[in-house]
Amino acid sequence: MNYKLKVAEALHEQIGDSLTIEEILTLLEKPKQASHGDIAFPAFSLAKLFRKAPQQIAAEIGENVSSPYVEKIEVVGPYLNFFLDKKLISSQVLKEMLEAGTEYGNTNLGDHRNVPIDMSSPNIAKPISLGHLRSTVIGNALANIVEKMGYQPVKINHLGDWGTQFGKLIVAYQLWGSEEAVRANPIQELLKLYVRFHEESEKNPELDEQGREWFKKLEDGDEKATELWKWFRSESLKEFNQIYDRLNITFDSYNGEAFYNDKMQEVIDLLEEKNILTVDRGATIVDLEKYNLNPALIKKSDGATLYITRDLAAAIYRKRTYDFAMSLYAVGNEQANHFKQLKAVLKEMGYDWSDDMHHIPFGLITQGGKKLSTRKGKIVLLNEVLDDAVATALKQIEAKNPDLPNKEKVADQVGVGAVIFHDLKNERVNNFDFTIEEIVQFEGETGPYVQYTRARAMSILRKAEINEVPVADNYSLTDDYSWEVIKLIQEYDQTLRRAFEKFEPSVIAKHALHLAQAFNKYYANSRVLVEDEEKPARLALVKAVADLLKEDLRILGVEAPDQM
RNA sequence: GCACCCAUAGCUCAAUUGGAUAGAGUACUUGACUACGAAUCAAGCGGUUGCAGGUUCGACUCCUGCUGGGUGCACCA
Repeated sequence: MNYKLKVAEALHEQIGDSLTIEEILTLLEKPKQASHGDIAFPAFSLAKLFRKAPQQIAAEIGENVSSPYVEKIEVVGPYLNFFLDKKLISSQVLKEMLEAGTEYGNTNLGDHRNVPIDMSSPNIAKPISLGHLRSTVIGNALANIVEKMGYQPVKINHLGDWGTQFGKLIVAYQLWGSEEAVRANPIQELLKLYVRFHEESEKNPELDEQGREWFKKLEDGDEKATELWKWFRSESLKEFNQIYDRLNITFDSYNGEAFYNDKMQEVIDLLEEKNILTVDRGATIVDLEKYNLNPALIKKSDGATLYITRDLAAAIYRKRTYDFAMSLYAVGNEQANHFKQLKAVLKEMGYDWSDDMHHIPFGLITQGGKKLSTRKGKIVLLNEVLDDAVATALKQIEAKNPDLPNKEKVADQVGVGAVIFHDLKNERVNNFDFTIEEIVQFEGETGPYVQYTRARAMSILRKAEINEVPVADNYSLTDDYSWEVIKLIQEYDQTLRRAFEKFEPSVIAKHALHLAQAFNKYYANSRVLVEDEEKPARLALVKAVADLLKEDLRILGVEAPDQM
């Protein structure tokens, strides 16, 4: 039930046709303070229309407006403050929530249309870093959000499995590598080779030349090169999948850069057909002057293709394969320019669907204020961060709840959850400086705080010794603490909508935190398990909170243990 | 030099998209476990929203300029 709409309708009856219901709806706001009611209408915009002071208008409307959902209206200066009927609304909201369960807030806005999401995309032979974590968890949360809105997400891991670095790696492996070492510890060993190559090539530039030669061989299908490439790729994937398992994240496609190798000539042909290619300094480009962008380099002077050529092929492939409603790219902010170019070239090709492509940028992770660089081997390994967080969680459990069954499993859920939640709780575009102390923080606005809140709610339900909370429409609660909780449950559809429109998982994380905070206040100030006629209603509230917190966490990709 | 992103409490961040007295967490000080789990709750401390103009009934939010930080900018991805 949309109570804002009900209030807007009631206001419309009084105001008349000078404002439409939609216009009133956009003016209605949620007051910052509880003392100002639940929904407020500022009368300023009516002042010009009626040629009266807004205070006077508010007073006049306040006299006459009424709605069955509104208990009381207060006029405070130019504001009309509506206090909703707690008894009626709490019973409706709890019924809706209990009825819908995990489907609470779902809509069919997307009509099952596909939404491919380009996410994670680690480079073969390099470790998964915190930067990839961001893309992975943001992409995963977006997938869950668009799914709630009725779309069909397609999670694509656009692996970095092609490029000149493989030539370099092959050279390095032949010079310094060994099969046993790579097998034992693939990523670590391959990274070591990669770093060494860069060190040595500074003194010996001839190595770079050899790297280019071997990549050429790879492109030409040389047997030896192909064999090594396949091997590096499969060993890397094995290790990546261990991490994805820990994060509990799956993909619908692993089509990476190599997948598009045979699909680029068609793109070049198409560009030629549309007559938008020019040659400048030997390179083949698309001029993007009119978009105020640098030209897009389609082919190097030696004829080799580039990153954007591959992404053009991928974009077209995705449109053909998925006929997408939207196509999302969870990629760092530093590539903003690339995506502008990509969309501009597609636009030049006459593909209006390029407007449906959205780059979802996110901020950089720095350490000590500096960017992390793979080439210098200066990286923060995701696995180590997860290990650290899980170890801290286990320590906490030993200290606070030593009798807990499945300690290791719960420590995993809490530790990994803390890392994911920390990544998603703030706006995507914010940069953040990496400090392990902050990530393994379990108090305050954290994932474990939300998990703990839900575990306490579950504990009450266990102690209540009821099999289930039946769906009913007479669970009414009227105290101020439960009312704050009810309101947060009630506005869930708007929360989801906002997260979707902004492509912003932090909106969900904020909802989880606010709901947990409101429930903890309720918990500290009221007893659930006392025998009176309101007890079923209180249990319904506890159940609703437990389920909704779990759903918030699920969307973010965080597990919710029943005990911790 | 050009483009994009960012700037709010000591620190990390919010502010329902232009509304009322700018709110949380953290840190610090203090109180609450013989009440459903203290990973919790409560109280205190903490602000010229980077600076200067402009738009209007009203600006943290929109526009212009500036300062400071970050990221890109033709043969890497």
